[in-house]
Amino acid sequence: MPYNRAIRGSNGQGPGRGRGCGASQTWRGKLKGCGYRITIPRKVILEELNRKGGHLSAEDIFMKVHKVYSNIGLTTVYRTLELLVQMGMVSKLDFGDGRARYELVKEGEEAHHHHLVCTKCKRVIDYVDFIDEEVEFLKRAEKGLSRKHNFVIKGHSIRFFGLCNKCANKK
Amino acid sequence: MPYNRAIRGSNGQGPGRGRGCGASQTWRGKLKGCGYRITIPRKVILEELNRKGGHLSAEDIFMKVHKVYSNIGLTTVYRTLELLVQMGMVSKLDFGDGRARYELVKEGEEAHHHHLVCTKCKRVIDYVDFIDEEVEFLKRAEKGLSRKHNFVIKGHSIRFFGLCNKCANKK
DNA sequence: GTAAATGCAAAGGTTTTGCACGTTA
DNA sequence: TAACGTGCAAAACCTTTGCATTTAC
Repeated sequence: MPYNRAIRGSNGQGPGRGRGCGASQTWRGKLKGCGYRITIPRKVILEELNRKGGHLSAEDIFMKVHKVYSNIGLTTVYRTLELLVQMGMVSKLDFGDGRARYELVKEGEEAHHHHLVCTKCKRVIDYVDFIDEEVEFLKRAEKGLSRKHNFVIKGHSIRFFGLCNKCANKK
Repeated sequence: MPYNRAIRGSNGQGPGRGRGCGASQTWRGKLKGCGYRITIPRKVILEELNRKGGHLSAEDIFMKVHKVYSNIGLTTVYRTLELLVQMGMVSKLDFGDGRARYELVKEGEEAHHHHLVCTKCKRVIDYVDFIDEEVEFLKRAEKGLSRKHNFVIKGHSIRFFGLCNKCANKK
């Protein structure tokens, strides 16, 4: 097996290569730190992800990257994304439209955000206006859940569904 | 077109038949109120959904229902579920394992709950232990989001991800 | 040079669609 | 008896896998 490939739905972390091996700040450093190679596909995919306006599907990324590196294959996009997800550099999102979306995990300000999904046009807006209550609520919830259900909480996801500006006005 | 079929990813509500036409308390009444017929597939699928231990995939439901009504087709299960989702009687859930899960929308006590998803074994636990803070937090969040992003909030979903009891102990 | 990474083609799995045949009201 | 609803088979769609080839180190 060329490198860690996750079974669909598994987190597929291989020994010594998953989350936690890439302490560097740069993506190059992170990849190298985990024993992965720096390649053109990885470079251009990360550059695309780094662009503003996230929530791209694998095919979105493939098409955009194809313009600058026409040799790219969709398979590589999937494999690269999966690798980055497992390294914790990318989040795999899902807005209920049957295809996964991906976004770069940012540090600091933008790190913590959730999404508003328009159920009609599928537009997704980042929701960053957090209030202290959320942090407090989540902290308590996690503590309670860990205790009651013996569950080790690793993360959470909050999505709001509704109608965006445009769709709400269209009757 | 026999009846409203949603395009993948659309909510596909037809005129006068979507959410809001089924004021009755019984599923029979709701279907009839929306102009839909009472059929054996719909009956047995709803009975299955009404059973405890939700989060069933279309195929889960198909297999369970098949035992009591062997004539059922998987297509009908999908179409029925889609219909019920659009009528607001069923929630379509997604825990990131590539297949949708469905659960009956309950009224009252059980109405409001979220999920704990084990990222390893995919087990899902209902999380019903709500604290006042959550309600407060969500209320404010929704208000803020509506104003700032001009978004009509219809619902939300909170998921916690982590490791369940068993998986956490398996190192 | 050697193992890792890629690209293509093919397969896999879930969900949707077309259409002729049943069923409900 | 007219629509509505169903079942089957086939298609569509996203994602994964096998394998020969290329590439990074």
